[in-house]
Amino acid sequence: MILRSSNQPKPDTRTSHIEIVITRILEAAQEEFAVNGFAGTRMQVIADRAGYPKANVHYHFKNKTRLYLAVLDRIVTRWDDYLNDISVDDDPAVVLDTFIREKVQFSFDEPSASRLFANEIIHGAPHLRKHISSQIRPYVIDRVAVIQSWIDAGKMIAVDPMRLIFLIWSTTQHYADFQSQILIVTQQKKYTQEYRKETADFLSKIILSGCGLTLPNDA
Amino acid sequence: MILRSSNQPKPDTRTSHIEIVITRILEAAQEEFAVNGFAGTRMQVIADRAGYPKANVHYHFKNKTRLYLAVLDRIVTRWDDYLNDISVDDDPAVVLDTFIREKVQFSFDEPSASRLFANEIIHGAPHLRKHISSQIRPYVIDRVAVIQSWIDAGKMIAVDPMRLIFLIWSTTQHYADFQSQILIVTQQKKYTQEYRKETADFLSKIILSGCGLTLPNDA
DNA sequence: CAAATTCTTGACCATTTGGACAGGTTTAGT
DNA sequence: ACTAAACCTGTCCAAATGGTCAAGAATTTG
Repeated sequence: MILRSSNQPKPDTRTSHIEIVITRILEAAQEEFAVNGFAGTRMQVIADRAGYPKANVHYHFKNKTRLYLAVLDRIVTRWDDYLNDISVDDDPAVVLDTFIREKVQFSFDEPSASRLFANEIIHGAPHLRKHISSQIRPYVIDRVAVIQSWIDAGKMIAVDPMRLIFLIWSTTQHYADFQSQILIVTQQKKYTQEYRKETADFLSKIILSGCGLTLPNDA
Repeated sequence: MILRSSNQPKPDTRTSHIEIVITRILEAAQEEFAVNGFAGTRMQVIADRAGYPKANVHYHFKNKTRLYLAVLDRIVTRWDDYLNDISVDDDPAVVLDTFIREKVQFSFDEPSASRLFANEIIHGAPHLRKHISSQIRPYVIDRVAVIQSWIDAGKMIAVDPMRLIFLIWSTTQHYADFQSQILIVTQQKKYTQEYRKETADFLSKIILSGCGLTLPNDA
C-alpha cells in the first residue's frame, strides 16, 4: 500500500488538493476525448493518464457522460473568454484583424479543445444544442448586427455578415482540427512559431482584403 | 424461414446482386461511421440499417476495421473524382470559382462523406496517412505551383498558395462538418436550395476578392 | 480527540459487442 | 444434372469495459 503521506503535509497552495485532482482528471479526459471521441475513449486510460485508479475517477464524476459534459463545459467556458465585445464605432479592419488573430491563437494554443468541440458538432452536437442556441446564436446575431451597420455605413463592402463569421471560424479552426493533414502536406513535425505567425498574417490579409478593408497602419 | 426466391428470378440489372448487397452495406456503414465515429458504431446497427443479418456483413467484410477502410476508400475515390485539373494558361478567377463551387457542392451533396473524412483527420488520420502523403500532398503541390505561376505573372495578388487551398477546403467543408451548428444558428431545419446557392456565391465572391480577382463576366 | 464526513482504491460484476462457426441455400461451371 | 464454390444466417462466446461496492485512509468538524 503506497501512501503519499509524506508528500504534502499541508496544502499551502490556494488551489485545494481536490481541485488539483479534478483538474488533472479533466485535462486527461479532454486529451483522450479529443483524440478518440466519446465512445472510443476508455475510462481506464483517462485514469491512467491522470495518475489515479479508475474508481477514483468514478468517484469524482458519477459516470462517463458526466465526465464528458464536465470537459465540454470547461472548454466552452474558456472559449467564451475569448469572445470580445465589438461596437459600431470600432474600425472594422481592426476588429476583424483582432478577431481573426485571437481565433488563430486559440486553435494553435488549445488544439485538443478545438478538436473536441468540432467532434461534438460533427456528431450532431447532442450535448451542445442548448449552448449553441442560448449562447452562440445570440453572440452571432450580435456581431452580425454590428457588421451590417458597418456595411450600411459604407465602411466595408457588402458581404453576408453571418457567413463571414462562419468563414473566420472555419479557416481558423481548420489549423487545429485538420492539423494532422496539414502537417503531412507541409511536411512538418509540428507547427513552428513562424508558421503560426504567417498563418495569422495570411488569414487576416486575405479576409480583410475580401471585405475591401485594410489595416490603418498598412502602406 | 423466409425465402426471397420469388423476388428476382434473374438479375437483369448490370449491377450484380452481390454488388447491390455490398453497396447497401457500405452506404449504411458510411452513415453510421459518420455520425458515431468508428468506436461508436455498432456492427449490428449497420447490419440492421442495410437490412441484413450481422453475420452477413461479417462475411463480406472480414471485420469492422476492413469495413471502415472500405468505406473510407470509397469516399476517397469519389473525392478524387472531384479533383479537376488546372493549367497555367487558365484564368485564375474562373478556375478558383469553379473549384470553390465544386467543393461547396460536394459538401452539401455528401455531408456524411465529408464528416467521416473530417472525423478521420481530427483523430490523427490513422488510416489516411498514406493517402494524404501519396495522393493529397502531390495534388496540393501541383496546384500550388500553378497558383504561384499566376502570381508571378501578375494575374493575382501574392498570397500563399497552399494556405489559399487550405482556406478553400476549410470554408467549404465547414458547411458539412458543422452543419448542426449552422442550422441551429440560422434556425433552419435543413439547408435550402437558396441557402446553398447563396453560400457558393458568397464564398466565391469573398475569396476571389481576397485574391484581387474578378470573374470575366462581372460588371 | 472522537466522530463524522469525505476521499481513495482493489476487487468484482453485468452487459455489451465484435466476431467465430457450422450448417444450409443459391449460383456458376462443365 | 451434378458438383464445387460462393453466399447467407442463427447461435454462441470470449474479451472488453463501464460501473459498483465495501473497506480503509485522510481530513474536517464539534
